Amino acid sequence: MRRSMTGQVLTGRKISPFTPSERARLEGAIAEVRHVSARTLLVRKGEQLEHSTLLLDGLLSRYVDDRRGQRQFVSLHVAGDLVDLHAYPMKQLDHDVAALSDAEVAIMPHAAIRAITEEDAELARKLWFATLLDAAMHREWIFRLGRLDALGRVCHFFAETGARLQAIGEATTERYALPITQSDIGEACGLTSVHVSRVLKLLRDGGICTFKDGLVGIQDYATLVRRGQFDPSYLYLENPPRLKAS
Amino acid sequence: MRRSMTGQVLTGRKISPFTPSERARLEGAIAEVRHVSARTLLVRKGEQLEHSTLLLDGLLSRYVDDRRGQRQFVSLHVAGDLVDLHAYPMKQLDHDVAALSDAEVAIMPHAAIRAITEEDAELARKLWFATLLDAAMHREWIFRLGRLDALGRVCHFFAETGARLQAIGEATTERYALPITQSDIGEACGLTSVHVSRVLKLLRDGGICTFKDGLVGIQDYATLVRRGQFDPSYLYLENPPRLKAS
DNA sequence: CGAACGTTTGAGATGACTCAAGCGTTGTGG
DNA sequence: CCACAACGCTTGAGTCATCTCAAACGTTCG
Repeated sequence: MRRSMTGQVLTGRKISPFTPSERARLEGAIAEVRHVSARTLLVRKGEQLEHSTLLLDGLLSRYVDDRRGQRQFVSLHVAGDLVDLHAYPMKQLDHDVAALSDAEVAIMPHAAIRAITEEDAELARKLWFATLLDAAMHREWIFRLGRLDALGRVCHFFAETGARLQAIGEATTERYALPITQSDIGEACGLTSVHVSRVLKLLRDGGICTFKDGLVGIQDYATLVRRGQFDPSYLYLENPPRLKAS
Repeated sequence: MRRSMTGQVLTGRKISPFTPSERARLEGAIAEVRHVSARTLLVRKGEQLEHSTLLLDGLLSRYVDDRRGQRQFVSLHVAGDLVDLHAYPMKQLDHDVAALSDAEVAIMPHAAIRAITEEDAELARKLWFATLLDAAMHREWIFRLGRLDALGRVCHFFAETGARLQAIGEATTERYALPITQSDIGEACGLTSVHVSRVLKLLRDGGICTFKDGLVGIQDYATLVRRGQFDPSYLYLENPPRLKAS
């Protein structure tokens, strides 16, 4: 399953795609490839960082815990994502990063990134863009949490995650692997795991989609998208998922 | 009330502060200063943009509307903020930008920004950092919406906004001007205006803080911060607001 | 075999929403 | 200059969504 190095770095975007030589440049910045076990902490909030991480395979999450130990995901990452590139300008992170599944990550020392950005303003701009995609997803999560009900949030979450996995060839509009638990979905959508279970039952009984054993199956994509008010434009995808002409 | 050009660009940050010559450089990128009336739309979602905006005075909001016309703020901007710098790498925005109060904005053409970033990698990195501050605030809003109840959200919102205004010398821990309506607070916090009114009554009766005629008065800062689980570290402030040693 | 975990379901509590009415202020046109 | 509309805020009553607490079940893993 392991994919070749940076062949996949942020594929499928219509803006600022990397050229082959830029990919080679980025690949050259990789100091080490590391295997990470599921449910392992990669970066702790506040830690001083000397490198950033490129996710080669698997699923990572970024989250903050509140005072009572409740967790809120602020993002989820798939293969090809520059997970914590913002640690380069920021030096430290305001959240934790952890593996949801077994994962393969590439370590990119900040010194190497600095060298790249100083020599190649265009590539620097593309890396900047990559962090802005992150911000765009954050905004969509704000919308999801602020304006959608539980069912809508889960629909939006499934639609977004599916679209991102489609962009790297790991999903179809019918199904994709999402090896996480219902509690994780709750932590992403601001819901309790109990309520996620109920929402999933509604989605199942309504013939919209299923989630079982880390596998998402989508029966009625149009309804999923409508209930989640999902519009993929913020992902800046080259080939966004489309509804069939009806 | 009008402050001098870019004298205030992102003041008070402990990371990546601009040097005087960098400020001059940025000021040189300003093509025009424009006055904007309260409740005016500056940028519409999807519009192709040739410039970014620096807010010199006043209050701007960025928001998305859902299908039923419900609005969700994704951020709020104060003087000194580079409001839509991300439009430079992204070309277009996935949200609207509008003035909440009368405002003064400086227009920075993307061509000028491009020139700066190509000639000065260090300044480019600092501009990058500025957009990452935005992302950090987005994450905090995700937390606010996902894990806090209505009272906590409003406390967090008042605490964050106060801290940001303090950084530019427009707030104390006791009071600050926030010329917006209760509906606006609702749109920022994912609540209805009716419920905001009730929450404000609770805060007032509880001796925590008041909000009247666009003026926030804070009587019990410690409780405000605790109820809102506010920790200002994500703002990367040079002089973060502190609780008095107790 | 037992413990831990993820999931399901029920019952009841509660927080936030909707709908509605009323009030004060501001702005505007007759 | 008054009348009225628009707006922002408040409060009440009733509804609904989501949470909490609790029990039970299957699977995995040691």
